[in-house]
Amino acid sequence: MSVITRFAPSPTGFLHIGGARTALFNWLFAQHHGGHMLLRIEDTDRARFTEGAVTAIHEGLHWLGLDWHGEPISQFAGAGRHGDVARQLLADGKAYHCYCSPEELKEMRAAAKAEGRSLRYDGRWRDRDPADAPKDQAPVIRLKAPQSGATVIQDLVQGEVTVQNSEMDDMVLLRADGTPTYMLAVVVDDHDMDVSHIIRGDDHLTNAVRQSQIYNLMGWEAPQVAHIPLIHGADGAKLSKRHGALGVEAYRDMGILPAALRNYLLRLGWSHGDDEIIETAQAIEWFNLESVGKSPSRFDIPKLENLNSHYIRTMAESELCGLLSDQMVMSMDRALTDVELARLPLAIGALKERAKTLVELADRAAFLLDDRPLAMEEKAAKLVTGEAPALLAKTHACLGGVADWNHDDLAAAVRGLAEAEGLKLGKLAQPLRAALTGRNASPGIFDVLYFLGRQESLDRIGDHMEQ
RNA sequence: CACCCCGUAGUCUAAAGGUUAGGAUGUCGGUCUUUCACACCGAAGAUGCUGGGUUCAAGUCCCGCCGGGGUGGCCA
Repeated sequence: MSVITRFAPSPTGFLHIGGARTALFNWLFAQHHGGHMLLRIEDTDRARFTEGAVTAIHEGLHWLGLDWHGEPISQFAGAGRHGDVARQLLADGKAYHCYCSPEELKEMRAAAKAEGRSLRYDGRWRDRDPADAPKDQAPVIRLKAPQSGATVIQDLVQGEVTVQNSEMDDMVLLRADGTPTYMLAVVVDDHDMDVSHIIRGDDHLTNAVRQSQIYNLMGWEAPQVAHIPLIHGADGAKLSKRHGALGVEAYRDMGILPAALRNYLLRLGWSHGDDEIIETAQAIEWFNLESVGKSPSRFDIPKLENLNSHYIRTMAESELCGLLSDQMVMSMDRALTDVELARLPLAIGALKERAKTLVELADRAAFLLDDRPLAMEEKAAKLVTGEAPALLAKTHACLGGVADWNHDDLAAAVRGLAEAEGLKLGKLAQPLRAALTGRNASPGIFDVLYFLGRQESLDRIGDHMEQ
């Protein structure tokens, strides 16, 4: 039997980072077993549904590089089928009509709470004569759940989980308005979609036990389940808006690479010995549910950035150049000229060692843009005062005589000048760096000269030298 | 309140019941160097939540306590 997993997010407006990890695990597991992952949108809550929210999930998954098999499935579209299953259960005597009004249930819970009893539905319509049904109250259909014994599920991550049936009440399957509840819809859909493995957040663990009751009563074979721990924020609390980045697009905007996020999310709660850098192909080969940890983990941006810098350094330079120019266009809010664009491939090797994110990379590359006179950072401005203008004038003259504008000849010229002036190279290099880049930190100074080319370099030096 | 799950350095984690609890990240220091970064070297950082028990031996198995999380809807 082939492995079929599914990712089933609610359309909340973005692909939540926790959902992204759930999707990743589902995808890796399916890939590992040569199966496939399906996508189902849990859109039965029509009041909150928007088409844009579905698009956001698609885009998030595409960006992360996680593809699904076939057309996305709308859970809402299956409402008719869900209703049929509920009615079948009813006909088989495995479910019953409950005529409690919402007010009555509310009172029941209030009374139970006051007396310190369980808040569960007390099953008052379970065995009552339907002839007692009030005329003015449309009924819901509740599952006639077992009342004694225990329900046990074998979870691939959590192990054996046992809940006494006395701890669970008769859940609503079909609402008074005829629409199915989530509990029913999930079970029917997973069954109809031939899902073999359900991998989801462990906030569904107790739901899984209740859902298994539906499988049992329908006589269906239940899929294997694996409930993975949730991701928490740096403070240990559940990830929420106040933790900042929530959706994967927020990480994209921070300049995080999909490969880095995949690697980070994978290692959060899953491990393979001491391995840290695990590329996707390797992850597919290694991934298993047994190695998923059971404790919740905290999201740590510095470690993500460390992984990101690794992927920036190791990815193909041509591809990185494309990402860099896109990022620069976004950061600078203008298109790049052909001259500027031509500098990117020259500088990318030196630049990529110095950035943890694409945003930082673009910032470090800003000096490659022709925006004279250069905006000077405070520390750089100080470097071009005092003796510097005179020194820069000599440098200008010296460099003007370099016939072949390449790294080695430029290095020889600048080193020669420093020696002639009786200066350490740094004394000359720092003002030069400031004049050329507007910063006090940059790639090697001979590289910078080379990237900018003769004319631009000399012009920038000219802006700061003694006339 | 009830039930379920979890608890190893700041963070992510490793270790069929068996050396000095390993690695990564972060932090600090150093080497290299024209700056920054990379790379490399080194350091600090864990009385394993806590208290019992089983065992020749417990991070690992059992029980209690504490702490965190989840669930307890005609939300998903």
